[in-house]
Formats: sequence, structure tokens, C-alpha cells
Amino acid sequence: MSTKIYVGNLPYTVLDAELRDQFSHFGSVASARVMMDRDTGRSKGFGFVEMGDAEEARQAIAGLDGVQVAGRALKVNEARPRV
DNA sequence: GTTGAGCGTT
Repeated sequence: MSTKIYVGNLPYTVLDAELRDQFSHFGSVASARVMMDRDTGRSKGFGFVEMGDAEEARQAIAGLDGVQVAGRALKVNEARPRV
């Protein structure tokens, strides 16, 4: 388990600060960022969050995965290594 | 609308 968390199926209206606020309920958020399309400036519909500890990451995933926000069920799980 | 950037010295 790592502290890297992938958050998908996000509404285009979500902000990195809001993402951080949601995850902060389950632990300390080291970093939270919603990926924005470089060309259009809009959200790509997914983001990444890094928790302060792996256990906090697990709780955040368990607590937020599948939760419906703005009518969309969030997809939360451990992030894949960037390549 | 699904797994991260950028042409820089990260």
C-alpha cells in the first residue's frame, strides 16, 4: 500500500482544494491535485491525492470510493506508478 | 469524459 491515491470519475467542477478537503476527513493530506487539461484549462475528470501515511490512504480510499458526489460515483483507489 | 508535466535542467 502506498500513499498515492487515484481519484477518477470526478465532476469537471471539482477543485484541488475541494479534493483535499474531502480526503482530509480521513487523514492528513500531503498533497492533492486535480489534473487540468493543458489545452482547455478544464478538469480532466480525475486527480491524485497523497496522504501522510499509508494507513490514512487506506481509510480515505475505503471512505470515499464509490461515494456519489454531484451525482457521480467517485472512483478511488491506489494510484499506479507514473510512466 | 478515467491513472499526473514539460521542451525545461524537474
